[in-house]
Amino acid sequence: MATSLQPVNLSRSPRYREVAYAAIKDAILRGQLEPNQPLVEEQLATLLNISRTPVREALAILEHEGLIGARNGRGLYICTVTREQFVEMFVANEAVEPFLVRRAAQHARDEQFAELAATLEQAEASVAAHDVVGFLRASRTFHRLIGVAAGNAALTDLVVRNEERTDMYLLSTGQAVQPTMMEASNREHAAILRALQRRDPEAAARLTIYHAQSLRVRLGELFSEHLD
Amino acid sequence: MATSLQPVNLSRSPRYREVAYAAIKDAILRGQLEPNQPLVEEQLATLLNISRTPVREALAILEHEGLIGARNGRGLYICTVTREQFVEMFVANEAVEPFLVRRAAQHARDEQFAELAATLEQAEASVAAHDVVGFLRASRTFHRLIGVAAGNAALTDLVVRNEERTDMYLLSTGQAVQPTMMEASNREHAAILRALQRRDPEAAARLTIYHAQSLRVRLGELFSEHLD
DNA sequence: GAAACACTGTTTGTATGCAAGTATACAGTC
DNA sequence: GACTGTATACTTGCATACAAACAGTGTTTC
Repeated sequence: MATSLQPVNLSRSPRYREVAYAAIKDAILRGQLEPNQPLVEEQLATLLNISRTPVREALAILEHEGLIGARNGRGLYICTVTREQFVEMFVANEAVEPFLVRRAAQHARDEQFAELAATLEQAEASVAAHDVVGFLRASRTFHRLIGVAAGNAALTDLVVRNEERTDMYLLSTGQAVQPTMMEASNREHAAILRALQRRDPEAAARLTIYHAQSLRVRLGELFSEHLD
Repeated sequence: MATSLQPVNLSRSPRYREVAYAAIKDAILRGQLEPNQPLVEEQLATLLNISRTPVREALAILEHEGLIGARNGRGLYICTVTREQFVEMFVANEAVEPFLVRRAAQHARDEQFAELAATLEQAEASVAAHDVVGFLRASRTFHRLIGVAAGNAALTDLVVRNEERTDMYLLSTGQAVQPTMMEASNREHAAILRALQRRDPEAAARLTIYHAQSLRVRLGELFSEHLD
């Protein structure tokens, strides 16, 4: 069981359900709760220093989201992301992100560029600190901010959720999240940001497509059987 | 040992949580629970003849999905779908569906065409019976089946969720869901299905784009300020 | 008459209790 | 020794109980 789940001691403004949801999801996305590991409501409740009820509600949400699953009658477990699902979600994002970035170039407000730049710096700092989890989180934030700038919450949600799961896959397989890969990713993000700041939709889209292709190459054999 | 024996995965009798989730969501999508109408847990529980606990869990999921919202401490309510959100989700689907239909043309199995045809018949029967809710549901199923055939669960989820909400908008505004519109939609769906059966990705994609544009025209003024 | 205050009733949010179901261990049987 | 049947402990799923928060109302005070 994850030692990282901290007990919460807040009075009721943030509902315990939300706290539990955030804590469990965070533990999963940090790779501290491994796929197939059984989740026991009572244990989680004890760790968080709350009762089972809000934990159950959080787990219900996570189950509905597909991050955790319920075995017949006995227990919940962290869902395994399969290679097929990984590819599927990667492809989905490949299809959606050029659209979003194009619109972001047209509609973004200037302060949103500042947020993007700050996120990028955070990603760079994470790489410098060899903090893979931090890098992945910052990258997700980067893509989320682009979606927000594009003004499409529905597609932004999709992209972020997919990335959460693809990151889960990478973490769970110990798949190559190498420094060189993170550095390259940051460089490509920086290029995309510059295109956005120039308000150049086509360049931003082109760079986004390049970014995805470049990731494909770096992830290599994951896609070997998926020629489309 | 008979190798044909499959592991039985009968999840124990449908959990009340799932029943409540389906019932509440269905009521919303049938337009029987109007936007901004307050939802009282106790009332729902009494109606469903269960206790508040599973109702709460269902509501937590629906809240997380964004179909219902919570006013600070006091009460839940059906979310209003704004015109902006409607357009946003419509545009998202416009971007995603050509991609899905192209892949469906390539990867669909033959029996999936039969399912699509059956769904189309259901949609036609609903139109004949002046059953707008039934028509909308069948249309969503049609699009969902295309997503399934395309083999991309993530994008399929997005499309279906968006359509649920756009339908909510149409129902709540009493917006033109005219017989002529439903008939035209069915005709376009039929054409898309034929292209799929011919395994013609480009035609299917073209018809899908036409379908969306045609919907735009029929929904007319909804998009008047959204020139993209 | 208006404003501030307290009270009450309703509803949420959380905790706890209890029954049902499954897996595991263990004993019994061939 | 392997297999079958049974008991037990653990965990879920639902119900109920309790506490806190907020809305509305009535009352008191100036």
